Amino acid sequence: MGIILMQAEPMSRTPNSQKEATHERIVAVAARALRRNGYAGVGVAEVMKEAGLTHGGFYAHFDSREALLVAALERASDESYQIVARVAKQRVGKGVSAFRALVETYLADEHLASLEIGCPVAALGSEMPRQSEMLREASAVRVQRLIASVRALLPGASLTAARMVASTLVGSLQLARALGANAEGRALLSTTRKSLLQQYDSPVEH
Amino acid sequence: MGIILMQAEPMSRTPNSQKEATHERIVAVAARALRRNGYAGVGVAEVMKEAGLTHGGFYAHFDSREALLVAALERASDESYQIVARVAKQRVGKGVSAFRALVETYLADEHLASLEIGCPVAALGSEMPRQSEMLREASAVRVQRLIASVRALLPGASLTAARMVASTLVGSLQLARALGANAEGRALLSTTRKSLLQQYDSPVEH
DNA sequence: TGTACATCAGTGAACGCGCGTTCACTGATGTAC
DNA sequence: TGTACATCAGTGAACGCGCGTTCACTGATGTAC
Repeated sequence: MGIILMQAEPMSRTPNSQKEATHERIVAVAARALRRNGYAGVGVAEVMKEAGLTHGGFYAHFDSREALLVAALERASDESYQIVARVAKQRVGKGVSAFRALVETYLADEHLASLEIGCPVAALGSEMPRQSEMLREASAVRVQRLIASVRALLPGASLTAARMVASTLVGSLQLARALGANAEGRALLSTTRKSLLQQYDSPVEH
Repeated sequence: MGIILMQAEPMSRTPNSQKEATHERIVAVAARALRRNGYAGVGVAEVMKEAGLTHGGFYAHFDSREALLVAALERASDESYQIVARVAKQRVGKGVSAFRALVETYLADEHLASLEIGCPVAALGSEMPRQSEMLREASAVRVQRLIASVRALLPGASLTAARMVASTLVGSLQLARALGANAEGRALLSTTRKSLLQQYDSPVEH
């Protein structure tokens, strides 16, 4: 009876922790690679190598490359929120509005040149409709969360305004990146930050 | 002397027209495939097949797949402008503002499900920074043209407003597509259209 | 405490496949005489 | 008008390469006795 129970739920605590640590490492590497290289640019062999492993072991951790991409998308999303939340908390502590902190973090100049740190919706937006159903569903969830997060930080918290702001954040970051990490790209980011704050950051401008 | 001149510029008028017609066909097919499938989804063999040819002949028309992608991006851009311009002209003739015609055409529900007709900047935005330098330069030009086109149709014609509107158009179309060709996607498009017109279409709301 | 054994995370060679590119060839077209 | 020839757009087989996936194996770890 005790033996049967152990078979029914084998190794659920400590023995898995080594493997789970490796799993986490693979997902973390893939989450960065996904934003840097896009869906098509995430290769099983390259991810495993960057995680310090050989590619053969991959299928002990994931059913397929697809499954890795889903996990990587979720991880990238979580990382991005944590960064925004951390910076926002710091700045709100200094008297800055939460909305201003969001806008200035999301559209920071640092995101112009490096794709792998920022929001995955901005890094992958145009590719999302072309993925498998599994990935499209995961992508839709990420878009909904982005809109909800914006709404939570927005004075008034209107859904319409949150949709507009989320669209503008994603679009402007992409256009700025497409213009390049130069004066043109920075100018677009800068004017977008100002305009968004003028329009929506009520305590300061209104 | 006459012979030398003919060698220096051979077959520049009629004899090329058959080949040029084929060339046009390949570019047109690629322009649709590029928006439908993304940069990575444009295959030489598939494009040639869709153009009614075999893949071997491709290199008589282009130096490389890269060169095709550049031509396809330009073509896609031109097609998109022609569609917007045509619809806008029709609607302006019926008393609608040019800006409203732009917004309602760019964010039409038809663009939700089918990627291959609309604006290439919206269809490819997040992939642009990852391409070769040749393609990045071509992409930057397309983004600049998009902003300039918006500006030309915008009451007041401010550069800042044009940047904001272009970002919002691109971002909202992408988010709507990522949400799916369903009620959610349509709702996002619909509220974006209304908000943009309220904010920027001066004769009606202001 | 020590030995034998089972488990299993990770290794590395191999596979099938699709892709971009090359190249010798074909066959239609147009020109020279 | 007719024949011989040159041109060249397009064909189709072949290439090398990278990728996702599979699988027999290794070697470290932990448990049973």
